[in-house]
Amino acid sequence: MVADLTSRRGVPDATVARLPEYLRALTALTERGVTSVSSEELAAAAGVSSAKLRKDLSHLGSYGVRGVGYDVEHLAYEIARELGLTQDWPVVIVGMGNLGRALADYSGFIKGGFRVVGLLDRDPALVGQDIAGLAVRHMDDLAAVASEHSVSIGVIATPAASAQDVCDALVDTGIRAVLNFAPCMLSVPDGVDTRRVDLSTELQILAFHSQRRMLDVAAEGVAGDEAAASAPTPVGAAR
Amino acid sequence: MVADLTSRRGVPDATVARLPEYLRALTALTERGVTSVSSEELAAAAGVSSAKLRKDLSHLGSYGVRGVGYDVEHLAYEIARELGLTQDWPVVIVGMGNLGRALADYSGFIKGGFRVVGLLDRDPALVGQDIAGLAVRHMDDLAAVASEHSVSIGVIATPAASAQDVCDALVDTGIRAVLNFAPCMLSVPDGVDTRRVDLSTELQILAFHSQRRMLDVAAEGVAGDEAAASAPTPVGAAR
DNA sequence: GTGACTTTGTGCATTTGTTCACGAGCGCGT
DNA sequence: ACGCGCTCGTGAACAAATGCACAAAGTCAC
Ligand SMILES: NC(=O)c1ccc[n+]([C@@H]2O[C@H](COP(=O)([O-])OP(=O)(O)OC[C@H]3O[C@@H](n4cnc5c(N)ncnc54)[C@H](O)[C@@H]3O)[C@@H](O)[C@H]2O)c1
Ligand SMILES: NC(=O)c1ccc[n+]([C@@H]2O[C@H](COP(=O)([O-])OP(=O)(O)OC[C@H]3O[C@@H](n4cnc5c(N)ncnc54)[C@H](O)[C@@H]3O)[C@@H](O)[C@H]2O)c1
Repeated sequence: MVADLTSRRGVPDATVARLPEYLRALTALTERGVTSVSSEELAAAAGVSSAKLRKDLSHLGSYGVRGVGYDVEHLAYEIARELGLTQDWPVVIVGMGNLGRALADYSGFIKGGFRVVGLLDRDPALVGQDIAGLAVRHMDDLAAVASEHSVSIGVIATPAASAQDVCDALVDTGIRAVLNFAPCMLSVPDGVDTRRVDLSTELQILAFHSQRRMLDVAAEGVAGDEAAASAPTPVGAAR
Repeated sequence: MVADLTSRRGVPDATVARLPEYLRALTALTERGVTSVSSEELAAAAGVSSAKLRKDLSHLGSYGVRGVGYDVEHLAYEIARELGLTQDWPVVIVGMGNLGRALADYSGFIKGGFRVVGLLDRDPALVGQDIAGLAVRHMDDLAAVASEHSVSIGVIATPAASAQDVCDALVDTGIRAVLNFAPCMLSVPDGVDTRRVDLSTELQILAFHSQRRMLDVAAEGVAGDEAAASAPTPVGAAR
């Protein structure tokens, strides 16, 4: 009934999180000259099951051809459009330390509409330095930089102690999407979206699984009997 | 009946992914001298709902006191133990480019048992250089470094083109947990766990939400004429 | 000791995500 | 033209995660 209007916003979060991977796989196929791909092949390339892939793609529309598969270029375009990569997303990076510098150099930005238009730091010694072809500006210039390029995404690469302040400043300039590399929570007003990337968190999750594997093996060695089959047959390894 | 034995292993993935954040929040509280905390407070500090927090913690055991809350130090210890942080996790980083250097310098490693014991690259110009107090070794020495320190986690910070080769080499030395910063899928044998961290993916997810917000606002502005709505008449863009 | 008050831990309903299985649509060979 | 084999799209079953609400279990004041 009302669902018709909301058809576009009805893309599940879990699906959105996988779209970038599909897009990357499609790009790789394009570079290898492949023009058509089946859900089975693409799913393998992206590390998911084919059923999941098809369900995901079905949320965007019907871009496949039954009996044939998907046109690589066309599907890539549709996913890019869904993700908003057909438009321009000017980005600023705040904090030009070790990490900020690496991020500024990262060429992966270019792929898909992201354009670094500002590098900021509060350290006077860094201001004016040239990094990846861009002059570092002082934090005080944030508002100027932001309005000059109508920046839409902010990246925080400062220590955790400064992250909330920096975030507040970004939000004040009208930025509504923040990617945070500092190991801390950010509180933001409604309508602002933040994501965090944290090395330490990832390592801890890996450690948990490693430990569990070790305990399982130990238990299995003692128990012995329960090892018989049970046949859960997990396919993918990464998780 | 079987559930008793597996009760410890039965920690849901979604819960595991949040434990590091709880631990971080608890550490912050300890530093501020707080010794006791309620689920409400801790949940706020970690950015989740208190019900979710309690359910998560209940999977580890009953470490709270009704009417009072949780003992900060004790809970932190229990979470750390569950994550395996009470033991040592020697780590190697492969690829000492911009990113690898930043990672090697990152002090967040130290927190919780992670110890960088090896920095590796295949570029002879880098081998022997001192980074963060460690001498860069050549890739050929990987097996030696790994067995010398019984390395359990490998971090890949090389370009995507080399990532699979590096991963294979890591797995060959017996490493069963890999953190991959290169923008590509890794295929690994069963029993090996991989996670990927990708800036570009995160930006794309942010872009999606930003775009949706913009479309929603636009749609809301036009709204009021819900009458004509039915399915086959999309407003702006094709579908 | 008792009762009022606080906060945990958890059963249950709801929502969200995944897997399965199969019908529908397409290209191709004959 | 027409069936045949292939692969998409999808509804229905299943599983996981979340949110809700409250009884159980503790503290504290007196
Ligand atoms: N280095 C890594 O590999 C890594 C990995 C994961 C997370 N992190 C996190 O990323 C952040 C940056 O790490 P880093 O190694 O680059 O640190 P760093 O100390 O080398 O650099 C921090 C930079 O931020 C600037 N800065 C500090 N406060 C500021 C403010 N209020 N406004 C503007 N600029 C400010 C400083 O001048 C400095 O240049 C830290 O929070 C760290 O925990 C780093
Ligand atoms: N720089 C970033 O901010 C950033 C962010 C996200 C992802 N990434 C990804 O991380 C990776 C590293 O980025 P970077 O900017 O540090 O690149 P870089 O080119 O500066 O460094 C790569 C290093 O890896 C080494 N290397 C290459 N092949 C190797 C092999 N087979 N064995 C051992 N060492 C090898 C090279 O000698 C070089 O020192 C890339 O895949 C990049 O896409 C980088």
